[in-house]
Amino acid sequence: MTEDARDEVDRLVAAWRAERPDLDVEPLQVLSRVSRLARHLDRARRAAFAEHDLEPWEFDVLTALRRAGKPYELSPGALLRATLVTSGTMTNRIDRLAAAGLVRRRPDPEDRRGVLVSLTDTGLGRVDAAFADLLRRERELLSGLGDEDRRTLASLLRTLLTPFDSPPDPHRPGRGHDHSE
Amino acid sequence: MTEDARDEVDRLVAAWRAERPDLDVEPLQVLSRVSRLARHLDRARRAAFAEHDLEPWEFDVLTALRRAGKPYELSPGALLRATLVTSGTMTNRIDRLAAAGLVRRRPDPEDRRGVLVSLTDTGLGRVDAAFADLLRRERELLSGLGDEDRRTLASLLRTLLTPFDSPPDPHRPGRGHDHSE
DNA sequence: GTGTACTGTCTTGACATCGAGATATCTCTC
DNA sequence: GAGAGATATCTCGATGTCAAGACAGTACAC
Repeated sequence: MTEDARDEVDRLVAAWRAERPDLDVEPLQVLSRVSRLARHLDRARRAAFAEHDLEPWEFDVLTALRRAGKPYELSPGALLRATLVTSGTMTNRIDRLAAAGLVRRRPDPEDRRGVLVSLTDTGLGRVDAAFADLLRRERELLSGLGDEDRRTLASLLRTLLTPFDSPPDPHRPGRGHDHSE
Repeated sequence: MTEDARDEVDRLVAAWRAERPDLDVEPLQVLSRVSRLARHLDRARRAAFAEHDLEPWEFDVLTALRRAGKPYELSPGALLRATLVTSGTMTNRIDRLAAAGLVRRRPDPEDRRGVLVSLTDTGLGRVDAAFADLLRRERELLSGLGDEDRRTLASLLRTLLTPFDSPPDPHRPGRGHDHSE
């Protein structure tokens, strides 16, 4: 057989080539794998967090606060930008996290429209434990790659990600050449 | 070398290093990028399909049928394995696709428990148009990489994906949690 | 100050998904 | 050919998310 079919995407690409030999389906080799891998990752994360009684969405929020450092406090706006969800979703998340005693809400003393969300001691302990566990498991998932390959992979992924994260104007995602400074 | 912060993940990793210098957060360089990229990809796909009046979930199902070739017919079970969703979700999806006239359901003549789902002519035309469009856009997203890099990236991603796709547990994708209890 | 535009957060309704269980059928063993 | 267990699909309730819009407060011009 010509096809190795080492993973589902190899099979998928082979099927497309048989059905539509007129199309260049190479992009799927990368992007379908990204999607499927993300899906599997979600599952793995869910399993990791279950031991700490956390849902992935809870972890996402707690983690953003944890990374902020010292007072572990951010506005809902900052949180939604960090987690790529909408404002309605973030309100809902904060409500439930507060009800669970993992975060606390207080009015922003400097902007009366605003709110500040901070980790409780419980939340801090929980997120630190879950994060350490997550890293352990992620390291496991990556164990098939050597250090060199892992760095290469990270770098290539960054190239794809940069146009999404930095320029608010995705005009020509061609050769990255937009200089801000 | 300090952090360049070329994308959000670089910033995220830098923040973790400042907060938890005791932890090795290297895995995030790869896996956080995979998650975030998948998220952005979903958005891009949604935009591409909107022109063809298709939702991403509709495309996923139609595409699986299209790849099957010739009679463009598969069982719900085969479809849910191809799309990584649960059986309840697949039933719902088929219902709505049938209502939209994009697929057709008929009893499996060889297994009275079973059902066979096939593309209608409308469905076939729609998925072919949308797929060509998707490939165009995906190629655009990948234009920052040369052929060599793209192949390298695909290969590295496959290495990560293989253990998920081939292990001796090719069962339902919906294993929420395992572990004996 | 008053008006206008903008910003930050919350509310609401629709919806796709999951998980667990129900039902019907098939397969295999005795 | 009867029973046990596996398999295929569907049903149902709960949930997390989004999109759009409501509302309060801020910033700046005049």
